[in-house]
Amino acid sequence: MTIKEVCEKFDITPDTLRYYERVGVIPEVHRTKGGIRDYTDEDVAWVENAICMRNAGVSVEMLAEYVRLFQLGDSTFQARRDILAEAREEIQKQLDKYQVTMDRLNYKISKYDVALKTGVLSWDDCEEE
Amino acid sequence: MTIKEVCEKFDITPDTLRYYERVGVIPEVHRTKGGIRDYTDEDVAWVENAICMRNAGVSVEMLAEYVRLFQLGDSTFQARRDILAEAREEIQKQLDKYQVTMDRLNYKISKYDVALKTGVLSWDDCEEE
DNA sequence: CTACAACTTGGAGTTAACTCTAAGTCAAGA
DNA sequence: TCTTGACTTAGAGTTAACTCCAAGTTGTAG
Repeated sequence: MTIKEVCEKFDITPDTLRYYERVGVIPEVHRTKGGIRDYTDEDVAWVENAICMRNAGVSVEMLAEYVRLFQLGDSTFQARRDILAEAREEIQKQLDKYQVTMDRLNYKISKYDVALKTGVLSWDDCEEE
Repeated sequence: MTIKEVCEKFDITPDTLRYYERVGVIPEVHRTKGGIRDYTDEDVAWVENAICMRNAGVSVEMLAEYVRLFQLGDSTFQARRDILAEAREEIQKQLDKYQVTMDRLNYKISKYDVALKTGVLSWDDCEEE
């Protein structure tokens, strides 16, 4: 699979893919004799994983550390599990914050919906307006 | 309320608070005669709102636009509602992504838990390892 | 009144994560 | 073989959101 095909599959740029490889967010990708990247299914799976993790804000640094440990072999199971657990905690915290913000936004939007009918915007509790 | 007190209340730095004011993420804060910031309850409510929105990744630019419209008065109800709705959509998308990543992480971690007992790490489906 | 810590400003510096540029290499069609 | 477009690298540039700095001002404790 060429870099272009992988880019189209995941809607990212070649620059980002090469960057991910360079900083170790994914392992080194298989190449043709000429030195052109030729992604195997495994390479693509690593890309998919990286994008999924990045979508949830997992840092490039953490992903690279995971890949580094992965390449060290089976003796790093515990360390890898620890990283994943750390990522999960961060994501859960983020999820909670997002939920709080969603609640606040829903409340505010409902107030604006009333305001657009009555012409008056009013908050029940401690809001800024 | 002094800038220090507000910082302690929300666990942020004075630099961040001044930055928020400078770029319009919050309206101009009340001052003492000497020019020192003296946050009113309303100022503090704006800060709280800004932090909540930033926690969910709402951009500084979007928050500043909301404040700008707010200061233009009641004729901007619709525009303000639109911004909030846009923010809500972005947050919902992000929430969905986070959930997908959480599911993947939970799956991987459970595999590592098995591996730590059996010494063998195996994926049922299309994973990278 | 005098220290002196905490505040002020404008502007420069930092960080993470890309994103772009230049100069060169590879490969498929005429 | 030649052309042309996609690929390669190293390294520089960009962006958002802070974060720090220098130089000066305010206000409180002694």
